[in-house]
Amino acid sequence: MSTPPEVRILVVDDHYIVRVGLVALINTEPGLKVVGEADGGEQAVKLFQALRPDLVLMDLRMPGTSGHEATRLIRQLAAAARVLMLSAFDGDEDIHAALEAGAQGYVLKSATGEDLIPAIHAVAAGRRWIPREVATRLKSRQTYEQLTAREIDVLNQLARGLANKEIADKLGISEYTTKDHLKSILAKLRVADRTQAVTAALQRGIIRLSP
Amino acid sequence: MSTPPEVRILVVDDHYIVRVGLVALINTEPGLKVVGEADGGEQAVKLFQALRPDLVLMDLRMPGTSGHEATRLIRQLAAAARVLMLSAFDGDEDIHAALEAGAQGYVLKSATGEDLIPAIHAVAAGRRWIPREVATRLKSRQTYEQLTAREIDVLNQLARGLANKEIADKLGISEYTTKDHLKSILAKLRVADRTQAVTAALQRGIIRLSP
DNA sequence: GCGCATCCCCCTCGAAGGAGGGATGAAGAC
DNA sequence: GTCTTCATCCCTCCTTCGAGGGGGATGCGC
Repeated sequence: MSTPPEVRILVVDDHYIVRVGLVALINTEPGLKVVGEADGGEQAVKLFQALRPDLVLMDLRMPGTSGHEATRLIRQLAAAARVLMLSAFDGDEDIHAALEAGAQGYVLKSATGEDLIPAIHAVAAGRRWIPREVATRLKSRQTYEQLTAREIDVLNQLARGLANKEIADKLGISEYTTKDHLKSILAKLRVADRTQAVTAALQRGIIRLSP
Repeated sequence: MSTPPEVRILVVDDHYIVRVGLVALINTEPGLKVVGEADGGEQAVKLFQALRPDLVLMDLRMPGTSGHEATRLIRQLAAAARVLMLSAFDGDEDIHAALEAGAQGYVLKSATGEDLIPAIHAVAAGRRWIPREVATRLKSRQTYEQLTAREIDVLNQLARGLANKEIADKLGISEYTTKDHLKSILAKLRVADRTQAVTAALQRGIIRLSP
């Protein structure tokens, strides 16, 4: 009679305290074991190559290489890699980007042990794991159109408070073109003005505030 | 020869995982002990009354009663209460509000055990604990003026993307007065337009995005 | 061919923002 | 008591900017 093999886990989060919590939570669970910890995306990729864990528990928003970039890189190295994304945010765009990058699961940081442990087992076993509330957000996302790369460029400048002319200079286009992009942005996000566009984009996780 | 008495700690954070991390970190340290956990501000006040811990380790941003509200309430109950604020954010306003509410220390969530444990000992012993990078942010804050309550009302409506007339109706004042407040806001935050005002206020932690 | 992203231009009108001018009431200094 | 300060409120004039309505052009992928 053989015991089932342990699930070897790589924990990735930029906050030391969160890593301690995850490790404590996981290592008290029979059948699960943390084999490595990374404090950022670059280190996550390196440790993945060195350790080849059965599952990566990855924070989404980190300074430097983000969680979904790291996930993409890891899945290029090993298409069968299993990634469970962990995030404090439930913005539509965050969730979509995580799954797009190849994560098989998405768990919110407000999760308790009873939420997290089954998610780990499920993803390690090759199944997908999307909590109901997350799935709902993902569906609601489809109700508005996808922004183009250029529109997101403009949006980022908008969030810095630049005027149309300034954005035009920065992006090397004419003010007219900037206004055209802005028109598309307002239409796609279904908002009335630039301020609403910025707050809507921040809430949905399309852009972030630059420090 | 008597051993020094244990420091009894109440841990407050809305994220279960973070609480696990903090408890694991603290309980492995001799002389420190977690005697209670709260997942929000209301529960924190209740548990403080029941447990009378030597120190409260409090998350700043929580849904419902925030960390600084809870701190204020706790210090009304016991002026000698010791609170160490824990925050993921280093916005000037967050730091100032925490100290204003009566916290004796402020530690960032990116802190490691080596950062956190001395902070706990210091605050429990009645000393103040402000990391250098936090103190720097606090000083830079003094370089711009304090907003009035009404200006912050207007700012919150601005962040929702409302026009001056809409803000005026909402707050029950004339559009002219709204524009006056806006002028003060722009001057005090030293920005050129409403969009910059919103992003600046978000970065400094003066306002938050409403979900 | 088509669709789509990107780019450029014109016009119009209302909103935003910058400059003034005041009035009131509460708080604190003297 | 007065005087000052400050937050709050209201108003006018003026200029620029933002936003929405058109019209096109190019290049790319399918």
